Amino acid sequence: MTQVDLAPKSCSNCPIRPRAICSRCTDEELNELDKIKYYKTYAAGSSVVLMGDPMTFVASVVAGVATLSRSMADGRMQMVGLLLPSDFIGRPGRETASFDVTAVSELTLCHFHKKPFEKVTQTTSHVQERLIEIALDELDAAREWMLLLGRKTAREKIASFLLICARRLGSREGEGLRLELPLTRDAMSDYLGLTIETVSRQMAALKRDGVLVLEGTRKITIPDLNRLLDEAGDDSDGVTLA
Amino acid sequence: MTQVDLAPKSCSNCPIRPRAICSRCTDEELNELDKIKYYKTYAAGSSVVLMGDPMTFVASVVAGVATLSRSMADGRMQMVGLLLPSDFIGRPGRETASFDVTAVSELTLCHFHKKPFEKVTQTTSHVQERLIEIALDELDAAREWMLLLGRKTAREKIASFLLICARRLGSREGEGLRLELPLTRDAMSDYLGLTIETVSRQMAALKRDGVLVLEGTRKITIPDLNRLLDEAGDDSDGVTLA
DNA sequence: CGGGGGCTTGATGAGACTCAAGAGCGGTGG
DNA sequence: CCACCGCTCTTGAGTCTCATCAAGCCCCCG
Repeated sequence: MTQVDLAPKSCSNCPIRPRAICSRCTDEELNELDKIKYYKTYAAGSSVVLMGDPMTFVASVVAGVATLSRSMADGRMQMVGLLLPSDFIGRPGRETASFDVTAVSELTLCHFHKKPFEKVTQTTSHVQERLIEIALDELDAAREWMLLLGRKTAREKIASFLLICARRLGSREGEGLRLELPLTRDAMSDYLGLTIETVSRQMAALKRDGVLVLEGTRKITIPDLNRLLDEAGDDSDGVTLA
Repeated sequence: MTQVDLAPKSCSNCPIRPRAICSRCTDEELNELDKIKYYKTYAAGSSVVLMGDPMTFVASVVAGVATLSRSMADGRMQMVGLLLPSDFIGRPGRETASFDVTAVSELTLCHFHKKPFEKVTQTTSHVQERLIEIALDELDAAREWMLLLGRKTAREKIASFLLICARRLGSREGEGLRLELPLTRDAMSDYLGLTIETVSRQMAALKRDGVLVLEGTRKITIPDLNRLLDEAGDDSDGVTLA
């Protein structure tokens, strides 16, 4: 539980500027946002909001990992989004949360009070434009995920998940790729619509088949990215590492 | 193949105004949109756009039903959206289509050339606001659907689908509810992440159990909506007919 | 050393898929 | 008018994937 001071003091040294809601803002607009923002840190495992809660803020993930999920009355649950740094939480114009948001690791958020934020979006087209882009990107991602949930096999699901992680978290290692999984096996199963046992078995199978190398349970190396791409079952047209 | 003239001549008598992209527009703004719009009708079964195609337009569904889907190299496919009248197709700021759009019934679209449409959104905050709302609504719907695809049983999937249809297409019939399904069994299976056989069997089971009454294959009556709600497995908090 | 959390492994079974055949129904043409 | 066709849908039998239930392992920490 390393307590690091992740909260930047001002927007000028903010690590997520390039991708965040404020990426296009002028200095002046940033000042506006600066007035209504506040940072807050959540412990790993803690809940940020629960479905049905009144939503008084929107926020950007500054550091750490959070999940967006929905559960059924009998306890079945499905993760519907993975929130990494620069991702946006909340929706202007809605009073209550439609999903649960949970901190998976220690999590730092840059909050904006909702009311004043809505005022800013109405007057600042830079923010509004970026908001549309973010929403549409998430929509594409959600739909891509629907294909995974509806039609892919367990092995393909795991491979697809690893690819997503590789794209956003991986670093080159020789001709392969190295990354640390942001989720436990349990969270992975929630994300992929599987059980933890199936996740474990398929990870073992991919390891056995040489698609990946495990070091502990979280650190993995992918010797051949194209091999993994095949396993994911996607049309491999133009899919590359960012 | 009844060829009806569904295309309104102008926005003033447009059936989808209240929900469409232009719902908040002033008369003046409507005139702007009017200049760049054109209607077009597609035959049932025909393709509107294919994934990867250059997207030169955006559009609203005026009449009929279309589907948004994605398929894998080996033919598996998953529908990721159902487009009913007033729904929006396309995304400003993207060059190529990310999904296939197919007309399921005869379909009339209100098209806007993309370039000029983008110019309008940049200057007309009414359109931009509505676009955000629509995108976020679809995102919510997509995430709801992820729960269905990842965690629900075949029976629950069918019940959930019928509920969605009932909400948007149903009409009261005594104390029950009557509707005509907008999709074939085959399209239903694509939507629900099932096979056509499973859809057929579960429809038969729901009929056998008295949850619904079938008249032919498309016309159904739901005697007791709460019964159907139970079958769908949703938290039934506050779910009502629109 | 004991305990707990996260993970793995094994045995079993259920739910959904696959393959295959046939029923219902509207259209077409002899 | 009826036979035939094509299409959608239904039904049945067998199979397979993944969920469930149940131990047990590994590793860290007290």
